[in-house]
Amino acid sequence: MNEKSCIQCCLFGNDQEENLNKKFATMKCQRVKVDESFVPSVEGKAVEVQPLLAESKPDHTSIDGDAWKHLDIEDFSYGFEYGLKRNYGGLDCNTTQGQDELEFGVLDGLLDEVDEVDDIHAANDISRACEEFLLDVELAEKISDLDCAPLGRLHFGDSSSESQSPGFSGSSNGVHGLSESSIAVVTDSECKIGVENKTVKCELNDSSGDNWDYQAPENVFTTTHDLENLDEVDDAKPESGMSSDDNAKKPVQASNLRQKRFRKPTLRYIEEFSVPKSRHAMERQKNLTADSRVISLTIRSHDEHLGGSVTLTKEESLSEIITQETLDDDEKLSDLKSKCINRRQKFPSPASKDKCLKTESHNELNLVRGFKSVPREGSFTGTSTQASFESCPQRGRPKKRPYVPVPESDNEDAASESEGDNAKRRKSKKSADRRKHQRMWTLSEVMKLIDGIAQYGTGRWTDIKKLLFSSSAYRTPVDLRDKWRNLLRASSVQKQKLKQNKKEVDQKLKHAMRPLPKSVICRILELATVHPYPRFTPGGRYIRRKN
DNA sequence: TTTAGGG
DNA sequence: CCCTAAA
Repeated sequence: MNEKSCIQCCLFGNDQEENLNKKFATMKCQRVKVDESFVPSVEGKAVEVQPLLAESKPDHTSIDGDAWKHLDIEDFSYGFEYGLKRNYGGLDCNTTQGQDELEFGVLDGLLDEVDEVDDIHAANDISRACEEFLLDVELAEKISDLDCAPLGRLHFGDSSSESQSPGFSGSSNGVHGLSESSIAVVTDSECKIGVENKTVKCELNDSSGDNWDYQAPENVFTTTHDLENLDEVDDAKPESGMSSDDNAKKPVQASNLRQKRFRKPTLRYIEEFSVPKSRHAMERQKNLTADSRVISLTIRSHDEHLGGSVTLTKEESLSEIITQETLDDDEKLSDLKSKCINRRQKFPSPASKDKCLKTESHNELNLVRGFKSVPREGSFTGTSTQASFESCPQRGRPKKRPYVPVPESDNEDAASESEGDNAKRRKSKKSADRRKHQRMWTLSEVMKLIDGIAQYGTGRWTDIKKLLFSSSAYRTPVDLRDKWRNLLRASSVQKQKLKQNKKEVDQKLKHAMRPLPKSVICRILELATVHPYPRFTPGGRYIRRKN
């Protein structure tokens, strides 16, 4: 809770940045103090943090680890990172490319390592990464005897030490916290020369339980500042949000932000698996980073309910290409869909062999927020941009998700492979268990659903599922219902759109949603009248239609 | 277990 | 998509 609150300070109090940042820094110390009960030097400062915490708490509402609330987490992350950066200005690690490199390298290594514990390469890399990290901090020697604990955690991805992480959803992805804090530590120790060796260690140690996402500033930017303008502001005033003219590092980031935010919407749901590559990643990242226009970002979503987390790593330089190709594919796939219902879209791009594009629901959230409730769900059915796979059903709905992601079997639709993307397949193997359990709805599926509803009406989702989706085990009755719900919304939105014919809205909407075929819309609307979804009588009683 | 409804 | 409540 402490961390969270502290972050909030950074988030909401731009005007008081300095002050807040100071407190932020103090905060870290305080944590250490609390956790390890030494680091006496910060006692005094710790006091002044207290009131701050108190007032900032109300601002932030639920961060409960729900995947649908990514924004909260993002805010949080941002606050953290931003705070640090601003706090230390020129000394910031990101200021120099070298540092940047190291930072990302370490981060990547860490993430990969813990993500794919079985990945030997990753293990090696992380070892090296840690070494470098330590050396770089110039504390290697001093820490040598102390770092056993943190390093051990790193290697084994142990997240047991989350006793001090009450704030975040209790999900146990120590990795995030670790990565994040690693950076933080570097920054910290480099800037505050007086920092005790032990402090570093402690940070690593107990932060490992904190579920702090690391992520590129981009999301942050979007989240924190102009959610509304998401698209427009891109070229206009990319740095407006960073009103606090910071310093050298900002411009670079800002440019990245611009680009990323621009194409963000198109990337959603292009999901893959966590990036197993670690040595490649390192190399790549170095090169790319040297470019200084490239960001490697890792977005992690930890959802305690999902029981799994997904990693996204995307390469800035390639995003453009991939995006475009994706779009093209969308068009092609629309046609192909009729042939291959359950096929998955592959990225023909050679880049995809190394890259893992994956967007999370928060993209959607961003959009929705920006456009004021735009149900783009249904719209996407028309595009069948599906690269998603089933994922760890271990906790969700085991029975209903029979496709236990066994590394080898790439699920039922193995037959429908068109692009013949071996690379992807290879990757899926590695991180099969990291898959996000989401599957795009294809147009044909939507049609089936509509047919089913026309036949059975709403309220009999199980029947519909059994009869029309018997082959697709990944669709549960609930999914069908949800989809229908979304279709209703989507169709109504599109209807309105047609009515109003507002170009402005149209512009935005088209970005947000691929229009469903009109015929489909019509059917949906028709069905909506025939089978009103909330099947309640005027009196409020639920009607279970009997057949 | 299935539906409904909310997040 | 996920979760919970209610039936």
